[in-house]
Amino acid sequence: MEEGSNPFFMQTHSEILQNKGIRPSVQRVRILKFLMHSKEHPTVEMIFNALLPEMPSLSRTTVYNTVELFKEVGLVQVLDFGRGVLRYDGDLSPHSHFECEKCGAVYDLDIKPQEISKKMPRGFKVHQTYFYVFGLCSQCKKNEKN
Amino acid sequence: MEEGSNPFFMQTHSEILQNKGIRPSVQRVRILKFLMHSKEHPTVEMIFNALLPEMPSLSRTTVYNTVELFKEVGLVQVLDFGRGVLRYDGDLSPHSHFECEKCGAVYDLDIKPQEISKKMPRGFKVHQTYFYVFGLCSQCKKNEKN
DNA sequence: TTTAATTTTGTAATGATTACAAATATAAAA
DNA sequence: TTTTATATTTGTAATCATTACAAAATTAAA
Repeated sequence: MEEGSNPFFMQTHSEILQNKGIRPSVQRVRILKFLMHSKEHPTVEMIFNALLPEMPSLSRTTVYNTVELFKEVGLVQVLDFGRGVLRYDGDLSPHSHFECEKCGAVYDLDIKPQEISKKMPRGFKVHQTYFYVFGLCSQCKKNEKN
Repeated sequence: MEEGSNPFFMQTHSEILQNKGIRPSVQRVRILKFLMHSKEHPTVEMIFNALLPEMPSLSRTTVYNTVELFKEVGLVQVLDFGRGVLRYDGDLSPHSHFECEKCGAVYDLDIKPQEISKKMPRGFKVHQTYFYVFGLCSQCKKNEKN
């Protein structure tokens, strides 16, 4: 990560939490670290399974609580691809998402959704914008031809 | 509806179903009719409650089955605003959606999501694109100021 | 320390959706 | 028609992610 694009440059994960007014408990720091380094837009289950080996007492409920807390203070973006499971993205820079309908992988797209939200009806206030693309990733598209 | 914009111009709802290879049962015709005339992007529950008075034997399961069938043959678009309930849109023209975070109403936006999907990684195949905007509708924005 | 407040944890509820099988309705064959 | 086969509808039971809740554990404050 380069300096310019990282709003949290030079801060520890603990400091990031403190700056948001959140007590940096062990669980919260680990979950934040995981979210900020993950590229896979993990679900609660994925976070839970990834951290369980290093913190055997971790509870699924803690992950749910934490992820909800992070959402409220703007430390994660919640993604809903309509699969009945929510995914979480620690990358807060403006971008969009692609989900492969075959393998389920989620890719980042360099498309800024907020730039699209022109043409809003008069008087409306925009808080959030999401742009989702579904299809086949290059690997699955290649495999399909065989 | 003007002729040019309606791909089903001059067809009865029954004929629309037949053209898709679906037997036009009473339930299916009613549900399709409701979906195509509704502007509120109804949930299964809303469809069920709206039709129950005129068809007291209607089952929620039938609505679920039918809506799933319609999705598969492309008679409805499924919308997921991340509220744990799916909404259905019988308007198949390219457009986007706005959900008011206060009152929950869903509005159509005159933004064509597929035009946005440039900049796709090489080799990817796009099947579907969704653009969701969240915020306050003009009424709720007005009320908030008081 | 002792006390108070916060956080974590496990279990139990919730609620939309799906699975499934029996009942009903429709179409095809005789 | 009647009979038979097929498709559809219905109601109930299961599923499963998420939420509610209260007890246990941890941390901070007095």
